[in-house]
Amino acid sequence: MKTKGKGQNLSDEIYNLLKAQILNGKLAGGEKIPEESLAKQFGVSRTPIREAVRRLGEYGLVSIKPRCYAEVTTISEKEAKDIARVRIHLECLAVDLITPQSLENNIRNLARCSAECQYALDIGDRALSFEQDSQFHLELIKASENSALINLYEHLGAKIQQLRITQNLYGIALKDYTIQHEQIMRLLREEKKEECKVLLYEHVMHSPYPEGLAL
Amino acid sequence: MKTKGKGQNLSDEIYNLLKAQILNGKLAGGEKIPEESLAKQFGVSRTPIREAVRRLGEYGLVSIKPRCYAEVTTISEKEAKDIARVRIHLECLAVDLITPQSLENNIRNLARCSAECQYALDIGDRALSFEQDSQFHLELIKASENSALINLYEHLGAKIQQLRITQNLYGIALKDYTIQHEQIMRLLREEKKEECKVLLYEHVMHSPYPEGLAL
DNA sequence: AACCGACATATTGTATACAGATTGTGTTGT
DNA sequence: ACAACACAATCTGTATACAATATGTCGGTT
Repeated sequence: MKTKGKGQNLSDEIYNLLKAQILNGKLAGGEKIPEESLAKQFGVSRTPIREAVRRLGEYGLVSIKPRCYAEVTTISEKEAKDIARVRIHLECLAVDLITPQSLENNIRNLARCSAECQYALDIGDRALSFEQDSQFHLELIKASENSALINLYEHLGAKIQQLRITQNLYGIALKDYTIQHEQIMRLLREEKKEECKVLLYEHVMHSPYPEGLAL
Repeated sequence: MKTKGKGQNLSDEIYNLLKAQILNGKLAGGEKIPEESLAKQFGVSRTPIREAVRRLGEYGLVSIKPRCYAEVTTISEKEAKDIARVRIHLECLAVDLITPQSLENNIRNLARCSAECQYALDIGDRALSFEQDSQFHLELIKASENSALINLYEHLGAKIQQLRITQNLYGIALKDYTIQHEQIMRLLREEKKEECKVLLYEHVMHSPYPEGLAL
């Protein structure tokens, strides 16, 4: 379920293209999005553009000022922290919700993402390894088999990825990623939920788990 | 346009109207939403209708089958449980995030909602009391002052309210609502977070807190 | 009678035209 | 020189027309 260029209709296509451009930084935060120029750029009419931009607006990737303009949402320092806090909390909920059965159903996907993340690291493709890591966390959420949780996380997911661009998270060390992914899966299998959550925190936040923080 | 303007543009108006109709049950789950007939009904063109329906789709209140039709989303039994589980988890996160300072900033709103909920009960307006209770919980989330959490909860909020309609929650006892609201506020002031979460659980789920459930 | 396919109908998807609003600029008056 | 107003340019909001696609019906075939 990657960003596919082709959708069933133009709106979807444009939506995916714009989303991809925002998420990989080609469209930077604060950039204005005039409908007509985009329409010309993509060779379609304003209608599909408009729908795509509105959808992105509902997603929070675009801020729409009625009758004025739309622009790529900029994420403030505080919002970044807020998002991270909610993110870790949702992932911990997923850990709580995962049962041996649901883990069984989804472990293959988790393992695949972990492997592909490792592969990306091996060939030195940092962007791809980030993407695969994102996918790993999404699969973790999916393993909860809670549709509401999956839905909400997908909303956050886009912003998390946007954060990885705007903040310069590309500088951080990735070498432990695979080890941590494998550990997370092991702790899930052993149903050591609390340990798993702590490890998740450190994996996501790139910092040691602070005592006393509720997960 | 036949109805008086509430939003800045027709799309917003239609969006609010449709949302309200779904949330108060006038538009039942599974009902189809043909754009043109709605357009005639509201006396506008298809364009604002379309935008509104798309927004509701992004919100999860409407399911859109491309090139076929859109219909009001039906919530399955399992989804209802999923939503409730995530809901209580988010509210508990809010409790954790609330600081004496943020509580100070928001306690007035909480108290107001509690009072208006009580008032609605006094005059026997169950629908209004439900609405004020919903508002109370939203204000609780807002007291966390975490924008990401507030955003996500607003997405869930609509579905929660839709649930209150589809499931016949109107039958449950409401007499303890105000007492519980007041207790929740007291526990927040006293920073007894764990007690507060347990009470929240029982208030939201209308059932005793099961030992061992992670909040 | 059941099944299959073609046509008719209805509904969505897209383009385009027009109206209304906002922003910026230039002119005018003091 | 500065402020205020007016106007022009630009963009969004809405309506409408047209194209593409799904659904339903009817007739024919087996």
